Amino acid sequence: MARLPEYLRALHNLAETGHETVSSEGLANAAGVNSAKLRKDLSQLGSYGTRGVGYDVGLLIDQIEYVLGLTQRRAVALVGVGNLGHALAGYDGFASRGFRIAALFDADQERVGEEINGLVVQHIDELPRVAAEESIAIGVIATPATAAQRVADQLVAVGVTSILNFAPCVLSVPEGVDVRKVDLAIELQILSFHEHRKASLTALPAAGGSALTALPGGLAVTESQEAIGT
Amino acid sequence: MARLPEYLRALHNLAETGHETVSSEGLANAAGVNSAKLRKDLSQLGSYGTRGVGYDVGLLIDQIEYVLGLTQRRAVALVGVGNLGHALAGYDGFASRGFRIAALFDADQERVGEEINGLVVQHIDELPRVAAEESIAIGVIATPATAAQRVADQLVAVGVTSILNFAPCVLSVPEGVDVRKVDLAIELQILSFHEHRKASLTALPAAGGSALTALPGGLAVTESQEAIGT
DNA sequence: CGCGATTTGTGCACGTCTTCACAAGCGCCT
DNA sequence: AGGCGCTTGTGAAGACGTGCACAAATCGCG
Repeated sequence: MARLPEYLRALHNLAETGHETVSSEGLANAAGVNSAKLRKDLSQLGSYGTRGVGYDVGLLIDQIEYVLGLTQRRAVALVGVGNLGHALAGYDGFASRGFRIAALFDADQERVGEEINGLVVQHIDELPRVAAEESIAIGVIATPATAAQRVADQLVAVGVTSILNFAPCVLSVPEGVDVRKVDLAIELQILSFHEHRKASLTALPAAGGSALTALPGGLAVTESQEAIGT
Repeated sequence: MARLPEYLRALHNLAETGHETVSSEGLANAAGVNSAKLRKDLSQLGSYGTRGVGYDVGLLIDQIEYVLGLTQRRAVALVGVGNLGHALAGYDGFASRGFRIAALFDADQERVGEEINGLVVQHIDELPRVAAEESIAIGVIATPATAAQRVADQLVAVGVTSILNFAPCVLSVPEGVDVRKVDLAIELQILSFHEHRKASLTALPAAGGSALTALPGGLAVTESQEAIGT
């Protein structure tokens, strides 16, 4: 499930604050989900909480980390060292949560050779050589949209089977390769949509405006989708 | 719907390449979704495509932009000018897609006064004054997790009703305030999960491993969730 | 003017996800 | 040792999203 990482983060928080066990209710609150949903998710894991007590925090962390495949520190290749790529390369949240940025690439010779956070930016053509030296399973694309598909193809060619794409475009990849997309502008647009909806509702509580304002009733949006990641 | 922004991006692409009309099939491909799904989404909009021809690209763009509330250029306040905040402040994808970064804030006096992309970083205590001068509807939080909740409270206090949260923590906000969360590490962990699953499947096609490896059948993950944002 | 090719809009069925509610189990206290 | 309160795990019902398949509508061409 896509919620497991959120549980994991909440569990780490709890562990740091000295909790040894958590109830499903407590963990659900910390992760921002329903307690029944959490219990069902955890039961699918085969994880055993003890009734009347709750879940063992440390044990649960181990289990979730195992299922997520975080027992091995996965090597990540980051392509595109522009504005966003720079930030990603320097983001310590990756290192602290089971990932290691193994190499930085860019197509711009201007940027090749630059050192970021102890890593030297290499030219994208070096990708096959680097991939041969250490197994890279995950690629992060932080290039402009025009370059993204080409980079994706190159990543796939050297055996990368999971891609995190920050470029605003859809990637076509062969079957078996997973792509997740994060588009910052889209996130804002979704918020803007909610803003617009809220404004319409307060301005004209029941009156039908123009044909465009109407939103024929089908567009009722899910209430309070608070704190849901991707 | 959360897919509207994706359609919009695809439509802009099509418009730039000279297309006047699109079939649902064509647009669906460009946006990476099923054509039936796209038609259903668009019909909810009340948008009229013409049968036998397709959709008018320009008209559809206008309609979607209206529904998303992009006819007005919304002012965004960005709080936290660290590694990620820097990148966000410099990201031109915001400006080009209907948003204007109106102000930058940070709690660190060290960073106050710094100029990024033509904007001067102000201290977070200035937030009420700035918010009084121009209406800010959307706030972006790019602070460490420890500061995120406090910042969120401050944003809500000055009337912000939509928050985009990059900090790895859940925010509690009053009803009527929308929060969207983007956690970069979680995205990677989800990919790692798929990697782990793929590796387990190829390594032991039918053999049951340890109790932990078992994944009692219920954990079948959605196949090919390619190119889905958020 | 009529016909065929094409494409939208949608009814229907299916599978998934979510939530409630409750039985089963565990520990603690007396 | 027994009972009581608390918590997990899960069955069932309902909401929701998805995709197929087809009728209705429109355009172009002869």
